[in-house]
Amino acid sequence: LQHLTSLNSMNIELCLVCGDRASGRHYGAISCEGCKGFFKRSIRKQLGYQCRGKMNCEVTKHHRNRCQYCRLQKCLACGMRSDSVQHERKPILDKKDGQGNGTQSSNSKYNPHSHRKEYSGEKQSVGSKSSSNTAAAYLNMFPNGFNFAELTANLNKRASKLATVPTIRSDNPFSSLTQPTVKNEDLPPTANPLNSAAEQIASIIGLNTAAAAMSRIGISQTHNNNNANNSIENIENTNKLNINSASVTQSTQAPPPPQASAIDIENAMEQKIISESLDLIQNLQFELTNNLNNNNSNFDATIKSEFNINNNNNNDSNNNCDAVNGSSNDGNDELTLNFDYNGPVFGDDSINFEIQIPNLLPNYFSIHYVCETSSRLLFSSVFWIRKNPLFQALSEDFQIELLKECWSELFLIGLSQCSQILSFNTIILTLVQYTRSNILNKKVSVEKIQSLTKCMLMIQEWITDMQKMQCSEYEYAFLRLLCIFNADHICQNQTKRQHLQRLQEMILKNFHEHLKQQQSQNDTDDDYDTIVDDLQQKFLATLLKLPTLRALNSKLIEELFFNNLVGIVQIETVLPFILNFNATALRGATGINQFVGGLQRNFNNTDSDD
Amino acid sequence: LQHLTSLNSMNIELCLVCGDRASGRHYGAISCEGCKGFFKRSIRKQLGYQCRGKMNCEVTKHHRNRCQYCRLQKCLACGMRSDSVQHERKPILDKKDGQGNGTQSSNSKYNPHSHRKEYSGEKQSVGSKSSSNTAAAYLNMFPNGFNFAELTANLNKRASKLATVPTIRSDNPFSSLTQPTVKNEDLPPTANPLNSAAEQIASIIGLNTAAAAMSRIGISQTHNNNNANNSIENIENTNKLNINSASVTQSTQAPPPPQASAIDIENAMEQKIISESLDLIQNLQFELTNNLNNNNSNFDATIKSEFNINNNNNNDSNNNCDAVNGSSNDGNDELTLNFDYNGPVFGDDSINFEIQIPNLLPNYFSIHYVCETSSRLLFSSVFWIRKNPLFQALSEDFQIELLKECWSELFLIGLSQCSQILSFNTIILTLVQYTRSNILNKKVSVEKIQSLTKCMLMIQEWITDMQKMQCSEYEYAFLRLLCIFNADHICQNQTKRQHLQRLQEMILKNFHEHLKQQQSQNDTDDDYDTIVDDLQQKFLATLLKLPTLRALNSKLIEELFFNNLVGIVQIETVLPFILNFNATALRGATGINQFVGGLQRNFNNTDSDD
DNA sequence: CTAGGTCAAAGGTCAG
DNA sequence: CTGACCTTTGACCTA
Repeated sequence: LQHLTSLNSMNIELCLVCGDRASGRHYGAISCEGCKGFFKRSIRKQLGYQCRGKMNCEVTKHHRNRCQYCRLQKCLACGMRSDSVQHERKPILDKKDGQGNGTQSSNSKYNPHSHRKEYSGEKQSVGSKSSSNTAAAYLNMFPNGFNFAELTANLNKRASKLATVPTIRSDNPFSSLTQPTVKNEDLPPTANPLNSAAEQIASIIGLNTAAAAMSRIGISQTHNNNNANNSIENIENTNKLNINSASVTQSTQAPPPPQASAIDIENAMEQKIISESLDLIQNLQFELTNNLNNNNSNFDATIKSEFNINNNNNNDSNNNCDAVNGSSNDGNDELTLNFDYNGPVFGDDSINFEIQIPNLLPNYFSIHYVCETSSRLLFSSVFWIRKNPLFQALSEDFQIELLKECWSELFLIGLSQCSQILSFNTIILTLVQYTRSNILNKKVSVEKIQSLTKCMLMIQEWITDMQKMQCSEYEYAFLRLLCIFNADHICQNQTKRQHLQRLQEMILKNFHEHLKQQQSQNDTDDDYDTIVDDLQQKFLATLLKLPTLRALNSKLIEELFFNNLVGIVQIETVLPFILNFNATALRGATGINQFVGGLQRNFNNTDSDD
Repeated sequence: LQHLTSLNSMNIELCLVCGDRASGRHYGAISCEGCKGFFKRSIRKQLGYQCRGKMNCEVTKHHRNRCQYCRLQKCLACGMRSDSVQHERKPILDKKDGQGNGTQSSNSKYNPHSHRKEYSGEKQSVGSKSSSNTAAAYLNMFPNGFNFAELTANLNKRASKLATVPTIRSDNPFSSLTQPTVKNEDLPPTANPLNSAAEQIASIIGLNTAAAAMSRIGISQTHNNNNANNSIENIENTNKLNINSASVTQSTQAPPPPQASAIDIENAMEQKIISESLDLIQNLQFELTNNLNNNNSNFDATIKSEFNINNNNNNDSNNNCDAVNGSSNDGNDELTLNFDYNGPVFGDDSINFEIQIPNLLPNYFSIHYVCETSSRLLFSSVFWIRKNPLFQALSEDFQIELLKECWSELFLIGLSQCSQILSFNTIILTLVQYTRSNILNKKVSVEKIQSLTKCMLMIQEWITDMQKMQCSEYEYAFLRLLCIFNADHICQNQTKRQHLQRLQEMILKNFHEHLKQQQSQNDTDDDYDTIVDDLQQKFLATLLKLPTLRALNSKLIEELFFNNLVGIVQIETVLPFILNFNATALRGATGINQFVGGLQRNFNNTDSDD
């Protein structure tokens, strides 16, 4: 034991990867000649490897050739950097007179069919059957060879430059108040920014609301020690009246209607106090955030004007986009959907969900494949909901608000629906592997490991379950709608919540009718009730998969599927652009170049489909 | 003649072994491809050959295949060295047989016909009968004036002293492996703890678990692919064929079953790999945690023995509580529920949810009131589910596992159901107020404010929605059951997941029947279909409130409702005790004093019930 | 000192 | 099992 240590530490440097005698530092890591050459070759020819074991093969001097995958992973984990590998220095060899020595390193010449391992259907299922093509325009969204991961990363970089402040919520009643207050020039230069912010906040809270709330609370003290004996009728009355009075008092600040009972008034006032107190806390956090970042520009407005993007959606005339001037919290003017609407919840062609598989081979070990696939899934999900008439009827701000809340759910639903085509197993394996190497490099804290692991586990189990259920396209579509039109995405805006609730009801009714139709199409040989029950049972079980979906933290999803490759991407900041993304605008290539940048070369490819 | 000799000697080298045209120096001797390959194979599989002649067989190009023994002897005689033959470049698939497996690509013909419909039902033998002695004992759980907040805090303090390590998951397959490995005494004292932990982990991954897990993969290829649904007959046939072929090839290990489709096998293997890779990561985090905390005691066992608590639940004899010795991950022996069970999902008296209001006056701004109420709600929720026969049929470890995942959901459901009685408005106001003062005292970071605020907002909106829905006691009960029997609470244990899924189905069916009954009880004046639809619509809407419930982070709930008063309470560590909490044990006051402490005085009050 | 390149001799595959 | 044919490895070399 001891002599081993002395040997190791004394003169001979050992390869970090395999423990063999090192020949120096190569590509960033002390390594032997073997691992050096292996790493070089691996990076040069971009083909990925496959582990036929458990992704944890031993990499030692004697066993390093057992598994190329694990060896490469270890290389990366030990710090070898792929960008340190240079290009081949061979001349381009455009001489017609081939020299006699050209037999070396002729990978393509030797075996044109590349009969490297078949591995069943898992590999090149790029076929992307897409039997029922929706529209050429839709497919044009994904020109062949277009790199969505890079696009996403670029978008995010752009967005970060524009504004580090998260977009200001349109329903924040204090945006008009806070913005002039915390301009940095107004602050005394000597003060610690955090302190001054806190002080300001304290003064605001102390003056404005504490007293007001107190006085109002004083009113209600008499009634509120209710024992269990309140009759149910009273409670019910309270609730119903409560809704009415709340909407009246909140909108116009008028005194409560005289016909309401004392309890009603009290309840309404409590609601009001709660709401305002919460607003105050929110206010606090906005103050702090703004002060820290010292940036008040509105990202939404900027990105729109900068990119000059055509809006695909049919926003009606009432749609006002000035999110900054939120004059009234519960203004009704944002919502324009006609609730007499009784048509279908899907438009033509708006049910099926399609995605083009990246042209990259779905290699094992390619985190690039994961990231490109994820980006495409994200785009596809947004494009899907963008086609929906119910969604189109919302204002753009509302749309973005909803998307920010549920993009990860839509993403996972898409991942589930396309899990076969996209070789989900490959994706999750790659993520696991990547996380493992990060752990070995000690880049990650224990808590992070824990949460990432649990997240991956849950995703895997969830998708496995969904695969077993074999949901139809229609069911997936309904799940999407239910995810996005969820009233709980919105806080403190009863109008929007009610709107969403009605949409939800409509969707549920629609699905109910769909179930009936389906059942009537079935043979009538079987028991009628049984069929109905089975269908409903299945759908109920599907609905019960939604909670887990929502429990999966979107930040973790972001980190797993997007961050690893392209740096710190904040999906929320990218969403507005994706929503407005217009392939034809890109194609037109007017004023987009500065932003799309190097993507153009990839982009002008053939889009041969059908 | 002469030019031939010159050719042989000059340009073309001849194999020293057989005289064939040599392809270079192989294993130390100029040799042909044939002898090279023969020597390699002979050394790899260390089979001995036998000469049927006189040990002097001619080894020439034409006769070299007549006698393997003499050919190998000649190879060695010509200078071929066996240590030049390297290891096979495949991952080790099976360790118990030193022999390599020569079964590569034995049967590429696979059967694409996979039948996915049939779920093989493994039936567990029933071992237990439920004893439902609930009514009086239940109410006794809440003696008047008893302070549950303090009890909770004390429990937590006690638990923290016992173990800071989170309780080890019973289904962690590495608990038995890792625990002896990371005993602190075994570590070299000079090493940095974190470094040595990481090194150990690396070595463990490389050495220990790889082989063990490998063997498991090898084993599970035939039996463990849940997706593939291999029919039993196929497996049996496979085995028989294996035996036959094995006798020929002298290798005793079984090749993969040729009749299952290749895709199925591959899928199953991938699933297995993913699962075990995730295990490895989990293993990492356990290692780190254990090493940091330097504490291996099992909390569950300790608290049970220390408090000597009578177990209220009727755990049957099969219930093994040794969570540490997780021998096999997918062991079926933990589950004993008979799936022929067709009875009601509720026992007698197990529907309604009761809570006693604290005797404290519900003052505004009294965080004590909030905390006492919360503690009672938590106890009530656990007691409620404890009465349920489906829940009682589970092993205690399983029960705790589920509770840890869903206690916050149950808590919020209880809060909603009792929101009128408990004056929810008061509670939320107090919390808001408390959070505000914390902010002003700068005890809280900006991110924390943000998450706490959002949490409070969502809870408030959620409960308001629930109040509007006016769910019956029955519906609340169903919601509870659906929350707790959610397969997604469990990861990596398919047996448990399937169990939970069946329970869920059962619950849904039960509710469906409940709806039917309810509808038949209604007047028949109205349209039949309308009533049914309305009922279902309402229930569907209720179900759609579950995702938000699950999205609410239990850590935040803990912080809001419990932490503020009593310090750092970890509900998870308290849950096992609450589950086993026995009022009569408390009343008996034997050996409990040292733990209940000051609670005794509050405790000896009147308990007038029935 | 560490990029790149070379090529003998390891490895593997799969009709026969 | 054999062996012709092809790929990958890594010790050694140059710049």
